[in-house]
Amino acid sequence: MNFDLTSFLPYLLNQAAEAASLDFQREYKARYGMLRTEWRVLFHLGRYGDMSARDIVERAMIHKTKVSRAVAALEGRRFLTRKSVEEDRRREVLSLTPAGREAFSELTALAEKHDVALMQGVSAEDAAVVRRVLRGIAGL
Amino acid sequence: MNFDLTSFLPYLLNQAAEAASLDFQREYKARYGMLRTEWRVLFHLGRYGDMSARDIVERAMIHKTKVSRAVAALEGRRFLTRKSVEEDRRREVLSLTPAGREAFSELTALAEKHDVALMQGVSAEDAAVVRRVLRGIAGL
DNA sequence: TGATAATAGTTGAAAATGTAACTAACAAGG
DNA sequence: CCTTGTTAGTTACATTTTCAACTATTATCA
Repeated sequence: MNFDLTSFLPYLLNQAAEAASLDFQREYKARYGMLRTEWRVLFHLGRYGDMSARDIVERAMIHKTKVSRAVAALEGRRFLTRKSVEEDRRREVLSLTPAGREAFSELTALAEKHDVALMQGVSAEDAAVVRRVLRGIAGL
Repeated sequence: MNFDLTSFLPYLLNQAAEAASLDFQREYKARYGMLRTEWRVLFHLGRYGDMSARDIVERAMIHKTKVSRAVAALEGRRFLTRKSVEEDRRREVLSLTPAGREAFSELTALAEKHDVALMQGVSAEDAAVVRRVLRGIAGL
């Protein structure tokens, strides 16, 4: 029997994902008391502009209850505001406040540095292969 | 600003890991009411033979409280038994029962199939690159 | 129109996880 | 031996996540 755990892809992916997130997570947790979902919501708004919770759910593939709670937390920290939409009063458009935008750009800079560090020692070609395959698996 | 979320490696890894685990997770959850840590503990014992909880903690890099609870759950389902070690009565050697071994081989077969499916459409060379890079990131 | 279904988002309870403190057994140095 | 430290494993508690039910609003179509 030759089936090794370290070649089982779901396992490998999980371990790698955990290892890769650890340092960065520590950072946004310590500096902003932020949870992963909160950072992701912040990122989506910062990077792709104002949108509703539903849009974030779809784009980020995060469950709506998680998004709902993340939005509430970010609102509490004054990182974003809501504005209910005229045409459809079920929806609310979310926008980052100046403080939210600042946190976003600080964290983005950190993320970029982090990303480079992770791929140091990996050739550009290999890195490209990895990203392409992962995108495929993730369905992106 | 050109920093895209889908090229940020921790994010990509997490999404891919989640997507990759989903189907398989559904399987062991539905068929055995098993949690991920439980499946991993089962796998370690089935693949690498009897060992103590501490050994699993080290090899699988799972926190000891998770292992402790997984062992208790697997014991409750009669998938493993404990036997305290003569020379060091703090330790207990864990062994799979026949039922545990059967679950192990069924799940392993499933895992193999699953692994192949994930990498279908990816060339053997690319798959090798991915596994190598992921092992590096995961620190394996 | 008006009944039924669908959608955006929230909430509460249950399950799972993480963290820290704990028990019990061994180790080592005086 | 006996104090102090270390290790294996468990337990308690706080935080997060998940799941299902819920409100409010809009869409569908007979």
